[in-house]
Amino acid sequence: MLANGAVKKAAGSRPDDVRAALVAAAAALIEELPESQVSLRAVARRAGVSHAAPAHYFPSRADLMAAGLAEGFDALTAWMLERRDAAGDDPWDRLKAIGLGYIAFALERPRTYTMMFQPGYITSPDSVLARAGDRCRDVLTLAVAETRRPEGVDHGLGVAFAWMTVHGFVSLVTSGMLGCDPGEGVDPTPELADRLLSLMRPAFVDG
Amino acid sequence: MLANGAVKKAAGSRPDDVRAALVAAAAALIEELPESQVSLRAVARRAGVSHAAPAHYFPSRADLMAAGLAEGFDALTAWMLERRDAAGDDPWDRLKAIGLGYIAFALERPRTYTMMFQPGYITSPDSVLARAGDRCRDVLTLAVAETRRPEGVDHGLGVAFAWMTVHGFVSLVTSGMLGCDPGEGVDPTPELADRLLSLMRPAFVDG
DNA sequence: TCCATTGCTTGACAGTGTCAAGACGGATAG
DNA sequence: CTATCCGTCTTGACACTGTCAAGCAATGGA
Repeated sequence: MLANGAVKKAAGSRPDDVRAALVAAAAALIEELPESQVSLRAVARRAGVSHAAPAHYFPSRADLMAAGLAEGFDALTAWMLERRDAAGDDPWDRLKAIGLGYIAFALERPRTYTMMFQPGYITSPDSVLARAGDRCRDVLTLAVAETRRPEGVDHGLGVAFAWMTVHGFVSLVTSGMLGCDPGEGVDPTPELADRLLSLMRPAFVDG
Repeated sequence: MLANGAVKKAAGSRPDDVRAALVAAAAALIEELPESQVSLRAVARRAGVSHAAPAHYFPSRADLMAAGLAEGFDALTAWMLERRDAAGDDPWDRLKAIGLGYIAFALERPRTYTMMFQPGYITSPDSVLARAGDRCRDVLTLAVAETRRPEGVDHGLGVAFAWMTVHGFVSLVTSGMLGCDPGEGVDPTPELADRLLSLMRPAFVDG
């Protein structure tokens, strides 16, 4: 039966244990290795199964990666929610906290974040990865809706502006384009992020 | 000698003809195929040489890709300059024109643009790709320097803000995250880009 | 007890990046 | 004119990849 905890292969393995192990291994390797080295077979080795085992759960490599990346989106959502709930009641403060949480996650797990936005892993609008991305965007959507924006900045425009600002920032930093004048000892990223987010303020605070 | 134009292999082929053909083939395939399918051997086939010929000019696959991507950066720079020179004398208009040119290029050649910012192709700060990226940023740097920004927005902050805004926008669009409410017939991207860039205005116009 | 289905393994295939060795042709020395 | 050298490119090989076909083991129902 499915209800009991019968031994299937090794000690204590339950149905769909292999699937969960594969997704966890994929999520781990995505952060550990460059994208081209996260192979199906490497994930299978990490999960302790044969090289063709993933084929029984995922139609292709892209689908396995998408499952691992969906976990990344859920983690990103969690970081945003945590920062938002720790902020006060002011709508702009809450939105800014979400942005800082977003940036913190992306800089903490840069390879995962970069791959999350790589075209090719979202196979359909209702795939696991797209759904996870929607849940993430919903947090931002709600926070923007709470703000009192000046005339001319509708809700959709505000969401797009906020998202592309934080996404553009971390994307430039992780790709090495925002070198921040190398040679200084301190990492200017956190302070720079704060100042950059403050530049968005006029679009979300009326008057 | 190397100074004359002696025939080296086939009709009309000059020294470094093969290298140029390889870079051109790489640049073409980068836009035609998804990243994982742009293989060294596919580039060699397109250039009409053997599968190991690239190894004589580029130490690894990443270096060949970087050469093709550097051409992409030069093309992006050209688009930005063209739009800037077609704009008027107002510093903000010029900066906005550069941004619109940037966005237009990225949406015209999405795969090239995406790969240009992929970590892993810049092997050193003075590589061909990094240099091309620097030349591109110089255009933006100059345009920002011409603007009269409000107090608190220094030059470096302005460059970062402008770049991350346009980069974030095209990155979200090409990755499918900024769905723009699918179902409408018209493509809302150009108008949306214009409205989003206008939101940057307070950071670059004083008073 | 027997059979069918599920879950996974083994094996194979074409394609990949990279390295080693060799062929080919023009330039150069005698 | 001949012989040698050397840079350019090809051929061949290796380990590795994603994917497919076949098969094995065990579990469930009859």
